[in-house]
Amino acid sequence: MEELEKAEDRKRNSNNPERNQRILDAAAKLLVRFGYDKTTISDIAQEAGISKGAIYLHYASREELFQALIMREIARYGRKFMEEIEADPEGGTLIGMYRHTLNQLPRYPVAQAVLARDKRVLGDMLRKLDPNIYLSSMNFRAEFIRRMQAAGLVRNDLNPQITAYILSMISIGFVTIDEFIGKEHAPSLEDQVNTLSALLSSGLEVPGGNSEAGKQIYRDIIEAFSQRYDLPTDETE
Amino acid sequence: MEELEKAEDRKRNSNNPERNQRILDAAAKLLVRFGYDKTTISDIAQEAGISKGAIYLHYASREELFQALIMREIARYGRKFMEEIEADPEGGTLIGMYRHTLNQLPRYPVAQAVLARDKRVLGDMLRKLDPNIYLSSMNFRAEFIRRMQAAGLVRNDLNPQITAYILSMISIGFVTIDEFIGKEHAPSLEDQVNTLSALLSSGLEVPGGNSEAGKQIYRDIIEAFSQRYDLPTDETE
DNA sequence: CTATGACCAGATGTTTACATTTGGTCACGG
DNA sequence: CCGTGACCAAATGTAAACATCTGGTCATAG
Repeated sequence: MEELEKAEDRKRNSNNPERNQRILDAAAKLLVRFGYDKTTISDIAQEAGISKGAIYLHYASREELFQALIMREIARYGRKFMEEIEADPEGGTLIGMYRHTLNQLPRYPVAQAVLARDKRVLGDMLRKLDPNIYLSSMNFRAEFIRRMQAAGLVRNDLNPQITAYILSMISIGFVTIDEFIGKEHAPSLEDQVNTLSALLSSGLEVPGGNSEAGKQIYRDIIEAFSQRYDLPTDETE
Repeated sequence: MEELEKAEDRKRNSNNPERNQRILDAAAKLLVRFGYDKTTISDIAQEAGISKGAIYLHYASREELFQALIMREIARYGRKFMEEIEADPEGGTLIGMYRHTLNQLPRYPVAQAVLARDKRVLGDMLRKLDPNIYLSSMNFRAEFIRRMQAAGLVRNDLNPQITAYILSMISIGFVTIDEFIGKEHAPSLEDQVNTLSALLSSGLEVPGGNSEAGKQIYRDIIEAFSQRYDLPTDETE
C-alpha cells in the first residue's frame, strides 16, 4: 500500500520532463566517460545541477535510472536511423537500411556500448542486461529478410535464418573490431560503410527493387521490436 | 656463460622430438579444457606421463612452453588450410581461401582462441601476446588483395586497405559471435561458410580468374607471414 | 507542496597476516 | 648420462579487520 503511494509520487513528480531529460543527459555523459561502475548517483545529481533526492523523485533506484537511459538511447538511435531511411529514396533497400543504421550508431555511444557489450562502459550492468538481445534481434532480422524476399528486394535463394546469422556476424564485427585493431588504423566511417554496402548489395540484393515497399517492411519490424522491448515512443515519457 | 650451457643442454635434450610433441599435446588439451591460468606445469607433466623436470629439458619456462604451443598450433592450422587450398581447384580464388581458412579454424581450438582473444582460454596470457597480430595480419591481407587485383582475381575498383579492414571485421565477427549468440542457435559451420562465401564471392571477386595464380600469391603471403612471426616449419622443431 | 543534503546501513575497497599453490631447481637413483 | 620428484622461494589465494564510499531515506527549509 505504501509502495503504491510511492510509485504514484514518482509518477506525479516525473511530470517534470525537462528535469528528467537533464538527469538522463547527465547520466549518459558520465556513463560514456567513466563507465557504469564509477558513475554514482551523486555524480549524476551534481552534473544535472540538482540534489540527490530529486533523482529519486524520478527513479526508484540507480538500476532503474540506467535502464531508462539505455531505453531512451536505443529508442533515439532507432528513431534517428528511421528518419534517415525515410528521407533517402534508396532507404528502403536492404543496403540503404544497413547503411543508415551503421552510419548513425557511433553517434549514439550508449547504444553502441550496449550492442558491443562493452565491458569498460557497462561494467557490472552487463550481468543485468538481457543476454538474449542479439538472439532476439537476429530473429527479427530473419523475419525481416523473409519479407524482403517476398517483396522482391532480397535474393530468393538465400535461407533467411542463415543470412540473418551472417548479417549479425558482420554487425558484431563492426562494433567489436576496435578491440582488435586500434581506432587509429580504421578507415573513415564513410569508407567502411560504403565498402560494406557495396559488398552486401552485390551479394544479397535484387537490383531495382521497390524501395517504398522495403520501408514499410522495416517500419513494421522496428515497431514490433520496439513493442517487444517496450521502448519509449517519445522523449517526455 | 652458465646460461649458455643451459641453453645447449636444452637443445641437446630437445633431440627427443616425440616427447616434445607429447608435452605440447598435453598442454593443448589442458589449455583448451581448463584455460591458461588453471593449467600447471605439474598437470602437463602428469598428462604427458613424464616428470616435471623433464619439461624443463625442453623449455626454459612455462611461458616459453605455451608460446611454443601457440606457434605450433597456428603453424599447424596454416599448413592444414594451405593443404586444403592446394587440393581444391578453386582454392586459389579469394573465396576458396576464405572458405578453407574458416572451415578449418574450429578444428584448431588453440589457434581459434588466440584469434578470438578468448579470455576464458588465454587468461593472463592475453597480456603477453602481441597486441598487434590483427593489425599486422590486416596489412598482410591488404597486400594480398593488392596482388589478387593485379592478377585479375579481385575487383579492381576496391581500395585494398579498406577491403582488408572489412574482411578483418568479418573474421572478427566469425570468431566472436559465440559470445553474443549461443552456439546452439548457430547454423552449421558448412552453412555459415557457404553463405559467407557466396556473399563475398559476388561482392569481391572477378569471375573466372586464374586459380593457380591465386595459389602462388597466397603461398607467398603465408610464407612472409610465417617468417614475420617465426612460425615452425615442421613438427620436429 | 517540492527539493535539499545530512545521515545511515550495507556494500565495496584496502591492508595485513596467514595458508596454499606452483614455477623452477637439483641431489640422487637407475 | 637421462630423468625423477622432493624441495624451496615466490607468487597466488584466503580471511579478517578496518576504512571508505555510495545507494537510498527523510527531517527540514523554503
